[in-house]
Amino acid sequence: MSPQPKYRVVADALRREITDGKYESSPRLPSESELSARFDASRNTVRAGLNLLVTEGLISSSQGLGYEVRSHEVFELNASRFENLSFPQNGDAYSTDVTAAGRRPHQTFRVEMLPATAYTAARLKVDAGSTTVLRFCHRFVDDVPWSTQATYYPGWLAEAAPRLAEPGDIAEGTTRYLADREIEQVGYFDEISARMPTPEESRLLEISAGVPVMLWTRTGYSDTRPIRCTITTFRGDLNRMNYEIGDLSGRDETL
Amino acid sequence: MSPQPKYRVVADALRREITDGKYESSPRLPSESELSARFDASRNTVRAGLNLLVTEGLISSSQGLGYEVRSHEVFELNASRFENLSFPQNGDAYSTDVTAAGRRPHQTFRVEMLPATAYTAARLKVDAGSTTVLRFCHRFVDDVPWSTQATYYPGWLAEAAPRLAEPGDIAEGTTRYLADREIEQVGYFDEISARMPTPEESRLLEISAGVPVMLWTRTGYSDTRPIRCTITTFRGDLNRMNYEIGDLSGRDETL
DNA sequence: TAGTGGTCTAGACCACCTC
DNA sequence: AGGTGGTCTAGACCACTAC
Repeated sequence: MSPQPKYRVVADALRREITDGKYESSPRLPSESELSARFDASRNTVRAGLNLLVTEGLISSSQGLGYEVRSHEVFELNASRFENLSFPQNGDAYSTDVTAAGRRPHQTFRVEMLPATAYTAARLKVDAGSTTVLRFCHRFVDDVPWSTQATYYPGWLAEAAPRLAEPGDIAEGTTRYLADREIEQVGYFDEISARMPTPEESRLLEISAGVPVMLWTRTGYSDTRPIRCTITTFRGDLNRMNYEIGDLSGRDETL
Repeated sequence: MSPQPKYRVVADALRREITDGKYESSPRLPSESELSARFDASRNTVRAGLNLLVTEGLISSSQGLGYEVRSHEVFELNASRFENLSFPQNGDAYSTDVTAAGRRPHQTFRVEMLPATAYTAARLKVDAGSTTVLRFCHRFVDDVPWSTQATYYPGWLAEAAPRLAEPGDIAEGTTRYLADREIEQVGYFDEISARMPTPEESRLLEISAGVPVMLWTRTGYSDTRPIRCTITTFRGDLNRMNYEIGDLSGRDETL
Protein backbone atom coordinates (compact mmCIF):
# COMPACT_ATOMS: atom_id res chain seq x y z
CA MET A 1 0.00 0.00 0.00
CA SER A 2 2.11 2.94 1.20
CA PRO A 3 5.83 2.73 2.03
CA GLN A 4 4.72 2.50 5.67
CA PRO A 5 1.82 0.12 6.36
CA LYS A 6 -1.17 1.70 8.01
CA TYR A 7 -1.02 -0.40 11.17
CA ARG A 8 2.55 0.79 11.71
CA VAL A 9 1.44 4.38 11.29
CA VAL A 10 -1.11 3.75 14.04
CA ALA A 11 1.47 2.10 16.30
CA ASP A 12 4.09 4.81 15.70
CA ALA A 13 1.63 7.61 16.41
CA LEU A 14 0.43 6.04 19.64
CA ARG A 15 3.94 5.10 20.73
CA ARG A 16 4.96 8.70 20.21
CA GLU A 17 2.05 9.94 22.29
CA ILE A 18 2.92 7.51 25.06
CA THR A 19 6.60 8.46 25.24
CA ASP A 20 5.62 12.13 25.07
CA GLY A 21 3.64 11.58 28.25
CA LYS A 22 0.16 12.17 26.87
CA TYR A 23 -1.29 9.37 28.98
CA GLU A 24 0.52 10.10 32.21
CA SER A 25 -2.48 11.68 33.89
CA SER A 26 -4.82 8.90 32.80
CA PRO A 27 -3.26 5.76 31.34
CA ARG A 28 -6.37 4.84 29.35
CA LEU A 29 -6.03 4.83 25.54
CA PRO A 30 -8.89 5.69 23.18
CA SER A 31 -11.11 2.76 22.24
CA GLU A 32 -10.56 0.73 19.08
CA SER A 33 -13.53 2.33 17.37
CA GLU A 34 -12.34 5.84 18.18
CA LEU A 35 -8.89 5.02 16.81
CA SER A 36 -10.54 3.43 13.80
CA ALA A 37 -12.26 6.74 13.00
CA ARG A 38 -9.19 8.84 13.79
CA PHE A 39 -6.87 6.90 11.49
CA ASP A 40 -9.48 6.09 8.87
CA ALA A 41 -8.67 2.40 9.21
CA SER A 42 -10.70 -0.71 9.82
CA ARG A 43 -10.96 -2.03 13.34
CA ASN A 44 -8.73 -4.97 12.42
CA THR A 45 -5.98 -2.66 11.21
CA VAL A 46 -6.12 -0.60 14.41
CA ARG A 47 -5.97 -3.84 16.37
CA ALA A 48 -2.82 -4.86 14.46
CA GLY A 49 -1.21 -1.57 15.48
CA LEU A 50 -2.26 -1.91 19.11
CA ASN A 51 -1.04 -5.50 19.14
CA LEU A 52 2.40 -4.29 18.10
CA LEU A 53 2.54 -2.03 21.16
CA VAL A 54 1.36 -4.90 23.35
CA THR A 55 4.20 -7.13 22.14
CA GLU A 56 6.61 -4.27 22.77
CA GLY A 57 5.49 -4.25 26.37
CA LEU A 58 4.20 -0.67 26.18
CA ILE A 59 0.49 -1.25 26.72
CA SER A 60 -1.88 -3.97 27.88
CA SER A 61 -5.54 -4.64 27.30
CA SER A 62 -8.40 -6.21 29.18
CA GLN A 63 -11.76 -7.27 27.91
CA GLY A 64 -14.49 -4.78 28.63
CA LEU A 65 -12.03 -2.23 29.96
CA GLY A 66 -9.81 -1.07 27.15
CA TYR A 67 -6.10 -0.47 26.60
CA GLU A 68 -3.81 1.04 29.20
CA VAL A 69 -0.25 2.25 29.27
CA ARG A 70 1.79 -0.11 31.42
CA SER A 71 3.54 1.15 34.50
CA HIS A 72 6.70 -0.31 35.90
CA GLU A 73 8.09 -0.53 39.35
CA VAL A 74 11.47 -2.11 39.44
CA PHE A 75 12.75 -4.31 42.21
CA GLU A 76 16.52 -4.30 42.72
CA LEU A 77 18.20 -7.60 43.40
CA ASN A 78 21.76 -7.66 44.64
CA ALA A 79 23.29 -10.87 43.33
CA SER A 80 26.86 -10.42 44.50
CA ARG A 81 25.95 -9.80 48.13
CA PHE A 82 23.35 -12.52 48.10
CA GLU A 83 24.70 -15.43 50.06
CA ASN A 84 27.39 -16.41 52.48
CA LEU A 85 27.69 -18.61 55.49
CA SER A 86 26.37 -16.07 57.95
CA PHE A 87 23.40 -15.41 55.71
CA PRO A 88 21.13 -18.43 55.19
CA GLN A 89 20.00 -19.23 51.66
CA ASN A 90 16.71 -20.83 50.67
CA GLY A 91 14.53 -17.79 50.42
CA ASP A 92 15.64 -16.01 53.53
CA ALA A 93 17.65 -13.41 51.66
CA TYR A 94 14.64 -12.91 49.47
CA SER A 95 12.27 -12.53 52.40
CA THR A 96 14.62 -10.11 54.06
CA ASP A 97 15.00 -7.98 50.95
CA VAL A 98 11.29 -7.91 50.21
CA THR A 99 10.33 -7.06 53.77
CA ALA A 100 12.99 -4.35 53.84
CA ALA A 101 11.32 -2.83 50.80
CA GLY A 102 8.05 -2.63 52.71
CA ARG A 103 6.44 -5.42 50.69
CA ARG A 104 4.90 -8.65 51.86
CA PRO A 105 6.58 -11.88 50.68
CA HIS A 106 5.19 -15.37 50.57
CA GLN A 107 6.17 -18.58 48.84
CA THR A 108 5.14 -22.12 48.05
CA PHE A 109 7.62 -24.91 48.18
CA ARG A 110 8.08 -28.48 47.01
CA VAL A 111 10.74 -31.17 46.72
CA GLU A 112 11.15 -33.70 43.91
CA MET A 113 13.58 -36.36 42.75
CA LEU A 114 14.34 -35.91 39.06
CA PRO A 115 16.72 -37.26 36.43
CA ALA A 116 19.27 -34.62 35.46
CA THR A 117 18.62 -32.75 32.22
CA ALA A 118 21.47 -31.98 29.83
CA TYR A 119 21.55 -28.47 31.26
CA THR A 120 21.73 -29.35 34.96
CA ALA A 121 23.95 -32.39 34.36
CA ALA A 122 26.59 -30.27 32.63
CA ARG A 123 26.62 -27.76 35.47
CA LEU A 124 26.59 -30.30 38.31
CA LYS A 125 29.14 -32.48 36.51
CA VAL A 126 26.97 -35.57 36.78
CA ASP A 127 25.66 -37.91 34.09
CA ALA A 128 22.53 -36.80 32.25
CA GLY A 129 19.66 -38.87 33.58
CA SER A 130 21.24 -39.54 36.96
CA THR A 131 19.14 -38.69 39.99
CA THR A 132 19.06 -35.15 41.31
CA VAL A 133 17.05 -33.52 44.06
CA LEU A 134 14.97 -30.51 43.09
CA ARG A 135 13.89 -27.99 45.69
CA PHE A 136 11.43 -25.65 44.05
CA CYS A 137 10.16 -22.28 45.26
CA HIS A 138 7.38 -20.17 43.79
CA ARG A 139 7.64 -16.67 45.20
CA PHE A 140 5.17 -13.83 45.50
CA VAL A 141 5.40 -10.20 46.52
CA ASP A 142 2.16 -8.69 47.80
CA ASP A 143 0.47 -11.75 46.25
CA VAL A 144 1.88 -10.95 42.81
CA PRO A 145 3.88 -13.86 41.33
CA TRP A 146 7.46 -12.71 41.31
CA SER A 147 9.89 -15.50 40.57
CA THR A 148 10.42 -19.22 40.49
CA GLN A 149 13.54 -20.76 41.91
CA ALA A 150 14.60 -24.31 41.18
CA THR A 151 17.65 -25.65 42.99
CA TYR A 152 19.11 -28.97 41.85
CA TYR A 153 21.47 -30.99 44.04
CA PRO A 154 23.55 -33.90 42.71
CA GLY A 155 22.63 -37.37 43.87
CA TRP A 156 25.89 -37.94 45.79
CA LEU A 157 25.17 -34.86 47.86
CA ALA A 158 21.63 -35.94 48.70
CA GLU A 159 23.09 -39.15 50.08
CA ALA A 160 25.56 -37.27 52.25
CA ALA A 161 22.89 -34.80 53.34
CA PRO A 162 19.58 -36.71 53.38
CA ARG A 163 17.43 -33.84 54.63
CA LEU A 164 17.84 -32.21 51.22
CA ALA A 165 15.46 -34.77 49.76
CA GLU A 166 12.88 -34.47 52.51
CA PRO A 167 9.90 -32.26 51.91
CA GLY A 168 9.61 -29.15 54.05
CA ASP A 169 11.96 -26.39 55.00
CA ILE A 170 15.38 -26.84 56.47
CA ALA A 171 15.09 -24.46 59.39
CA GLU A 172 18.70 -23.39 59.65
CA GLY A 173 19.00 -22.93 55.87
CA THR A 174 20.43 -25.36 53.35
CA THR A 175 23.76 -23.55 53.17
CA ARG A 176 24.33 -23.95 56.90
CA TYR A 177 22.97 -27.49 56.92
CA LEU A 178 25.51 -28.41 54.25
CA ALA A 179 28.30 -26.52 56.00
CA ASP A 180 27.63 -28.55 59.16
CA ARG A 181 28.32 -31.62 57.01
CA GLU A 182 31.65 -30.19 55.90
CA ILE A 183 30.33 -29.19 52.52
CA GLU A 184 31.05 -25.55 52.15
CA GLN A 185 30.17 -23.37 49.24
CA VAL A 186 33.21 -21.29 48.38
CA GLY A 187 32.37 -19.92 44.94
CA TYR A 188 29.59 -19.32 42.42
CA PHE A 189 29.28 -19.19 38.68
CA ASP A 190 26.35 -17.04 37.57
CA GLU A 191 24.80 -17.04 34.11
CA ILE A 192 22.16 -14.55 33.04
CA SER A 193 20.04 -14.60 29.91
CA ALA A 194 16.71 -13.30 28.71
CA ARG A 195 14.00 -14.66 26.43
CA MET A 196 10.27 -14.67 25.95
CA PRO A 197 8.46 -16.88 28.47
CA THR A 198 7.23 -20.36 27.71
CA PRO A 199 3.48 -20.87 28.25
CA GLU A 200 4.33 -22.58 31.54
CA GLU A 201 6.35 -19.58 32.71
CA SER A 202 3.62 -17.18 31.58
CA ARG A 203 1.22 -19.13 33.76
CA LEU A 204 3.40 -19.30 36.87
CA LEU A 205 4.51 -15.69 36.72
CA GLU A 206 1.25 -14.35 35.27
CA ILE A 207 3.15 -12.70 32.47
CA SER A 208 1.20 -11.12 29.66
CA ALA A 209 2.41 -10.51 26.13
CA GLY A 210 5.41 -8.29 25.61
CA VAL A 211 7.26 -9.09 28.83
CA PRO A 212 10.46 -11.16 28.70
CA VAL A 213 11.77 -13.35 31.50
CA MET A 214 15.25 -13.11 32.91
CA LEU A 215 16.94 -16.41 33.63
CA TRP A 216 19.55 -16.53 36.33
CA THR A 217 21.51 -19.73 36.79
CA ARG A 218 23.80 -19.93 39.80
CA THR A 219 26.08 -22.93 40.11
CA GLY A 220 27.65 -23.23 43.56
CA TYR A 221 30.99 -24.95 44.16
CA SER A 222 32.84 -26.47 47.04
CA ASP A 223 36.62 -26.37 46.76
CA THR A 224 36.55 -29.51 44.63
CA ARG A 225 33.27 -29.71 42.71
CA PRO A 226 29.79 -28.32 41.99
CA ILE A 227 27.29 -28.85 44.78
CA ARG A 228 24.18 -27.17 43.47
CA CYS A 229 22.60 -25.42 40.50
CA THR A 230 19.88 -22.84 41.07
CA ILE A 231 17.77 -21.61 38.17
CA THR A 232 15.71 -18.53 38.92
CA THR A 233 13.17 -16.97 36.56
CA PHE A 234 11.98 -13.38 36.95
CA ARG A 235 9.59 -11.08 35.22
CA GLY A 236 11.90 -8.85 33.21
CA ASP A 237 9.74 -5.77 33.66
CA LEU A 238 9.76 -5.92 37.45
CA ASN A 239 13.34 -6.81 38.27
CA ARG A 240 16.84 -5.55 37.86
CA MET A 241 19.86 -7.55 38.98
CA ASN A 242 23.07 -5.98 40.13
CA TYR A 243 26.61 -7.01 41.01
CA GLU A 244 29.17 -5.17 43.08
CA ILE A 245 32.74 -5.78 41.98
CA GLY A 246 35.90 -4.47 43.55
CA ASP A 247 36.20 -1.46 45.80
CA LEU A 248 33.02 0.62 45.84
CA SER A 249 33.89 3.10 48.57
CA GLY A 250 33.43 5.77 45.89
CA ARG A 251 29.84 4.72 45.51
CA ASP A 252 28.65 5.09 49.08
CA GLU A 253 30.18 8.45 49.88
CA THR A 254 27.26 10.73 49.08
CA LEU A 255 24.52 8.26 48.38
CA MET B 1 -16.42 -20.02 20.93
CA SER B 2 -14.71 -22.95 22.65
CA PRO B 3 -12.92 -22.77 25.99
CA GLN B 4 -9.70 -22.55 23.98
CA PRO B 5 -9.75 -20.18 21.00
CA LYS B 6 -8.90 -21.74 17.68
CA TYR B 7 -5.78 -19.65 17.06
CA ARG B 8 -4.39 -20.89 20.38
CA VAL B 9 -5.09 -24.47 19.39
CA VAL B 10 -3.06 -23.83 16.24
CA ALA B 11 -0.21 -22.21 18.21
CA ASP B 12 -0.18 -24.93 20.87
CA ALA B 13 -0.13 -27.73 18.30
CA LEU B 14 2.71 -26.17 16.34
CA ARG B 15 4.64 -25.28 19.50
CA ARG B 16 4.36 -28.85 20.59
CA GLU B 17 5.63 -30.11 17.24
CA ILE B 18 8.56 -27.70 17.44
CA THR B 19 9.62 -28.69 20.96
CA ASP B 20 9.19 -32.34 20.02
CA GLY B 21 11.78 -31.82 17.31
CA LYS B 22 9.59 -32.37 14.27
CA TYR B 23 11.30 -29.56 12.37
CA GLU B 24 14.86 -30.35 13.33
CA SER B 25 15.73 -31.91 10.01
CA SER B 26 14.15 -29.09 8.02
CA PRO B 27 13.13 -25.96 9.91
CA ARG B 28 10.47 -24.99 7.38
CA LEU B 29 6.87 -24.95 8.65
CA PRO B 30 3.85 -25.78 6.45
CA SER B 31 2.43 -22.82 4.55
CA GLU B 32 -0.47 -20.77 5.87
CA SER B 33 -2.89 -22.33 3.40
CA GLU B 34 -1.83 -25.86 4.34
CA LEU B 35 -2.32 -25.06 8.01
CA SER B 36 -5.62 -23.43 7.18
CA ALA B 37 -6.83 -26.71 5.69
CA ARG B 38 -5.32 -28.86 8.45
CA PHE B 39 -6.97 -26.91 11.28
CA ASP B 40 -10.15 -26.05 9.37
CA ALA B 41 -9.59 -22.38 10.11
CA SER B 42 -9.44 -19.24 8.02
CA ARG B 43 -6.10 -17.96 6.92
CA ASN B 44 -6.42 -15.03 9.33
CA THR B 45 -6.92 -17.36 12.27
CA VAL B 46 -3.90 -19.42 11.32
CA ARG B 47 -1.92 -16.21 11.01
CA ALA B 48 -2.96 -15.20 14.54
CA GLY B 49 -1.62 -18.51 15.84
CA LEU B 50 1.63 -18.20 13.92
CA ASN B 51 1.99 -14.62 15.12
CA LEU B 52 1.83 -15.85 18.69
CA LEU B 53 4.80 -18.14 18.07
CA VAL B 54 6.65 -15.28 16.41
CA THR B 55 6.20 -13.06 19.47
CA GLU B 56 7.37 -15.95 21.64
CA GLY B 57 10.59 -15.97 19.66
CA LEU B 58 10.05 -19.55 18.44
CA ILE B 59 9.67 -18.94 14.71
CA SER B 60 10.25 -16.22 12.15
CA SER B 61 8.80 -15.52 8.74
CA SER B 62 9.91 -13.93 5.51
CA GLN B 63 7.84 -12.88 2.58
CA GLY B 64 7.85 -15.35 -0.25
CA LEU B 65 9.75 -17.92 1.80
CA GLY B 66 7.55 -19.07 4.64
CA TYR B 67 7.92 -19.67 8.35
CA GLU B 68 10.99 -21.22 9.93
CA VAL B 69 11.90 -22.46 13.36
CA ARG B 70 14.52 -20.14 14.79
CA SER B 71 17.92 -21.46 15.73
CA HIS B 72 20.07 -20.04 18.46
CA GLU B 73 23.77 -19.88 18.97
CA VAL B 74 24.67 -18.32 22.24
CA PHE B 75 27.70 -16.17 22.85
CA GLU B 76 29.10 -16.23 26.38
CA LEU B 77 30.24 -12.99 27.88
CA ASN B 78 32.30 -13.02 31.04
CA ALA B 79 31.45 -9.83 32.88
CA SER B 80 33.44 -10.36 36.08
CA ARG B 81 36.72 -11.00 34.30
CA PHE B 82 36.14 -8.23 31.80
CA GLU B 83 38.39 -5.35 32.72
CA ASN B 84 41.38 -4.48 34.74
CA LEU B 85 44.43 -2.31 34.34
CA SER B 86 46.44 -4.84 32.42
CA PHE B 87 43.54 -5.42 30.05
CA PRO B 88 42.53 -2.36 28.05
CA GLN B 89 38.88 -1.47 27.83
CA ASN B 90 37.09 0.17 24.89
CA GLY B 91 36.29 -2.81 22.81
CA ASP B 92 39.55 -4.64 23.07
CA ALA B 93 38.21 -7.24 25.43
CA TYR B 94 35.31 -7.67 23.02
CA SER B 95 37.60 -8.02 20.01
CA THR B 96 39.73 -10.52 21.86
CA ASP B 97 36.77 -12.61 22.96
CA VAL B 98 35.15 -12.61 19.55
CA THR B 99 38.35 -13.48 17.73
CA ALA B 100 39.03 -16.24 20.26
CA ALA B 101 35.63 -17.71 19.35
CA GLY B 102 36.70 -17.88 15.72
CA ARG B 103 34.39 -15.03 14.68
CA ARG B 104 35.21 -11.78 12.94
CA PRO B 105 34.52 -8.57 14.91
CA HIS B 106 34.14 -5.04 13.64
CA GLN B 107 32.73 -1.84 15.06
CA THR B 108 31.76 1.73 14.30
CA PHE B 109 32.54 4.47 16.72
CA ARG B 110 31.56 8.06 17.50
CA VAL B 111 31.98 10.67 20.20
CA GLU B 112 29.38 13.23 21.31
CA MET B 113 28.88 15.86 23.99
CA LEU B 114 25.47 15.43 25.61
CA PRO B 115 23.51 16.76 28.58
CA ALA B 116 23.16 14.08 31.28
CA THR B 117 19.85 12.25 31.39
CA ALA B 118 18.21 11.45 34.73
CA TYR B 119 19.57 7.92 34.40
CA THR B 120 23.21 8.78 33.69
CA ALA B 121 23.19 11.78 36.04
CA ALA B 122 22.14 9.64 39.00
CA ARG B 123 24.87 7.10 38.29
CA LEU B 124 27.65 9.61 37.61
CA LYS B 125 26.57 11.78 40.55
CA VAL B 126 26.33 14.90 38.42
CA ASP B 127 23.42 17.27 37.84
CA ALA B 128 20.88 16.23 35.24
CA GLY B 129 21.47 18.35 32.15
CA SER B 130 25.16 18.95 32.88
CA THR B 131 27.57 18.13 30.09
CA THR B 132 28.79 14.56 29.63
CA VAL B 133 30.95 12.94 26.99
CA LEU B 134 29.45 9.98 25.18
CA ARG B 135 31.70 7.47 23.45
CA PHE B 136 29.46 5.19 21.43
CA CYS B 137 30.28 1.82 19.87
CA HIS B 138 28.14 -0.22 17.49
CA ARG B 139 29.52 -3.72 17.34
CA PHE B 140 29.18 -6.52 14.83
CA VAL B 141 30.17 -10.18 14.76
CA ASP B 142 30.60 -11.63 11.27
CA ASP B 143 28.72 -8.52 10.05
CA VAL B 144 25.71 -9.33 12.24
CA PRO B 145 24.82 -6.45 14.59
CA TRP B 146 25.67 -7.65 18.06
CA SER B 147 25.57 -4.90 20.64
CA THR B 148 25.68 -1.20 21.22
CA GLN B 149 27.84 0.28 23.92
CA ALA B 150 27.43 3.83 25.18
CA THR B 151 29.95 5.07 27.72
CA TYR B 152 29.24 8.38 29.46
CA TYR B 153 31.97 10.34 31.25
CA PRO B 154 31.22 13.22 33.63
CA GLY B 155 32.18 16.73 32.52
CA TRP B 156 34.83 17.19 35.21
CA LEU B 157 36.63 14.09 33.98
CA ALA B 158 36.59 15.23 30.35
CA GLU B 159 38.34 18.41 31.47
CA ALA B 160 41.01 16.46 33.32
CA ALA B 161 41.39 14.01 30.43
CA PRO B 162 40.66 15.98 27.24
CA ARG B 163 41.31 13.16 24.80
CA LEU B 164 38.08 11.54 26.01
CA ALA B 165 36.12 14.15 24.10
CA GLU B 166 38.15 13.87 20.91
CA PRO B 167 36.81 11.72 18.13
CA GLY B 168 38.78 8.62 17.28
CA ASP B 169 40.22 5.81 19.29
CA ILE B 170 42.47 6.15 22.28
CA ALA B 171 45.20 3.77 21.24
CA GLU B 172 46.32 2.62 24.67
CA GLY B 173 42.72 2.22 25.84
CA THR B 174 40.67 4.64 27.92
CA THR B 175 41.29 2.76 31.16
CA ARG B 176 45.05 3.12 30.82
CA TYR B 177 44.80 6.68 29.51
CA LEU B 178 42.84 7.59 32.65
CA ALA B 179 45.17 5.64 34.92
CA ASP B 180 48.10 7.63 33.53
CA ARG B 181 46.25 10.72 34.75
CA GLU B 182 45.95 9.25 38.24
CA ILE B 183 42.33 8.31 37.77
CA GLU B 184 42.11 4.67 38.49
CA GLN B 185 39.04 2.50 38.29
CA VAL B 186 38.92 0.39 41.42
CA GLY B 187 35.36 -0.94 41.41
CA TYR B 188 32.24 -1.47 39.33
CA PHE B 189 28.54 -1.56 39.94
CA ASP B 190 26.71 -3.64 37.34
CA GLU B 191 22.97 -3.58 36.67
CA ILE B 192 21.24 -6.01 34.34
CA SER B 193 17.68 -5.87 33.05
CA ALA B 194 15.68 -7.09 30.08
CA ARG B 195 12.84 -5.66 28.03
CA MET B 196 11.48 -5.59 24.52
CA PRO B 197 13.51 -3.39 22.18
CA THR B 198 12.51 0.12 21.21
CA PRO B 199 12.14 0.66 17.44
CA GLU B 200 15.56 2.35 17.49
CA GLU B 201 17.14 -0.68 19.15
CA SER B 202 15.36 -3.03 16.74
CA ARG B 203 16.90 -1.08 13.90
CA LEU B 204 20.46 -0.96 15.27
CA LEU B 205 20.54 -4.59 16.34
CA GLU B 206 18.31 -5.87 13.51
CA ILE B 207 16.04 -7.53 16.01
CA SER B 208 12.84 -9.09 14.77
CA ALA B 209 9.70 -9.67 16.79
CA GLY B 210 9.89 -11.90 19.83
CA VAL B 211 13.48 -11.16 20.84
CA PRO B 212 14.15 -9.14 24.00
CA VAL B 213 17.21 -7.00 24.63
CA MET B 214 19.43 -7.32 27.64
CA LEU B 215 20.59 -4.05 29.15
CA TRP B 216 23.83 -4.01 31.04
CA THR B 217 24.81 -0.84 32.88
CA ARG B 218 28.28 -0.71 34.38
CA THR B 219 29.18 2.25 36.55
CA GLY B 220 32.91 2.49 37.24
CA TYR B 221 34.33 4.13 40.35
CA SER B 222 37.61 5.61 41.48
CA ASP B 223 38.26 5.43 45.21
CA THR B 224 36.22 8.60 45.70
CA ARG B 225 33.54 8.87 43.00
CA PRO B 226 31.98 7.54 39.78
CA ILE B 227 34.09 8.09 36.68
CA ARG B 228 32.04 6.47 33.95
CA CYS B 229 28.75 4.78 33.12
CA THR B 230 28.59 2.24 30.31
CA ILE B 231 25.25 1.09 28.94
CA THR B 232 25.44 -1.96 26.72
CA THR B 233 22.50 -3.44 24.80
CA PHE B 234 22.56 -7.02 23.50
CA ARG B 235 20.26 -9.26 21.57
CA GLY B 236 18.84 -11.52 24.26
CA ASP B 237 18.73 -14.57 21.99
CA LEU B 238 22.41 -14.45 21.11
CA ASN B 239 24.07 -13.62 24.40
CA ARG B 240 24.50 -14.94 27.88
CA MET B 241 26.34 -13.02 30.56
CA ASN B 242 28.22 -14.66 33.38
CA TYR B 243 29.94 -13.73 36.60
CA GLU B 244 32.54 -15.65 38.57
CA ILE B 245 32.36 -15.05 42.30
CA GLY B 246 34.61 -16.41 44.99
CA ASP B 247 36.82 -19.48 44.69
CA LEU B 248 36.05 -21.49 41.57
CA SER B 249 38.85 -24.01 41.72
CA GLY B 250 36.11 -26.65 41.92
CA ARG B 251 34.88 -25.55 38.52
CA ASP B 252 38.05 -25.95 36.51
CA GLU B 253 39.13 -29.33 37.78
CA THR B 254 37.60 -31.59 35.14
CA LEU B 255 36.24 -29.07 32.68
C1' DT C 1 3.90 -17.97 -13.44
C1' DA C 2 2.79 -19.88 -9.22
C1' DG C 3 3.26 -19.96 -4.45
C1' DT C 4 4.52 -17.68 -0.32
C1' DG C 5 3.61 -14.22 3.31
C1' DG C 6 1.99 -8.96 4.16
C1' DT C 7 -1.77 -5.78 4.40
C1' DC C 8 -6.51 -4.38 4.65
C1' DT C 9 -11.51 -4.47 4.76
C1' DA C 10 -16.44 -5.27 6.33
C1' DG C 11 -19.04 -7.61 9.01
C1' DA C 12 -20.44 -11.08 12.36
C1' DC C 13 -20.88 -12.92 17.04
C1' DC C 14 -19.11 -13.52 21.76
C1' DA C 15 -17.40 -12.33 26.55
C1' DC C 16 -16.63 -9.02 29.90
C1' DC C 17 -17.38 -4.65 32.50
C1' DT C 18 -20.04 -0.64 33.97
C1' DC C 19 -24.16 1.71 34.66
C1' DA D 1 -28.38 -1.88 27.79
C1' DG D 2 -24.48 -0.23 25.75
C1' DG D 3 -19.66 -0.02 25.24
C1' DT D 4 -15.30 -2.41 25.42
C1' DG D 5 -12.08 -5.82 23.63
C1' DG D 6 -11.70 -11.09 21.78
C1' DT D 7 -12.43 -14.23 18.06
C1' DC D 8 -13.40 -15.57 13.40
C1' DT D 9 -14.56 -15.44 8.53
C1' DA D 10 -14.24 -14.59 3.35
C1' DG D 11 -12.23 -12.28 0.21
C1' DA D 12 -9.32 -8.82 -1.98
C1' DC D 13 -4.86 -7.03 -3.57
C1' DC D 14 0.16 -6.46 -3.01
C1' DA D 15 5.25 -7.78 -2.54
C1' DC D 16 8.67 -11.04 -2.54
C1' DT D 17 10.93 -15.51 -4.01
C1' DA D 18 11.49 -19.32 -6.72
C1' DC D 19 11.43 -21.69 -11.05
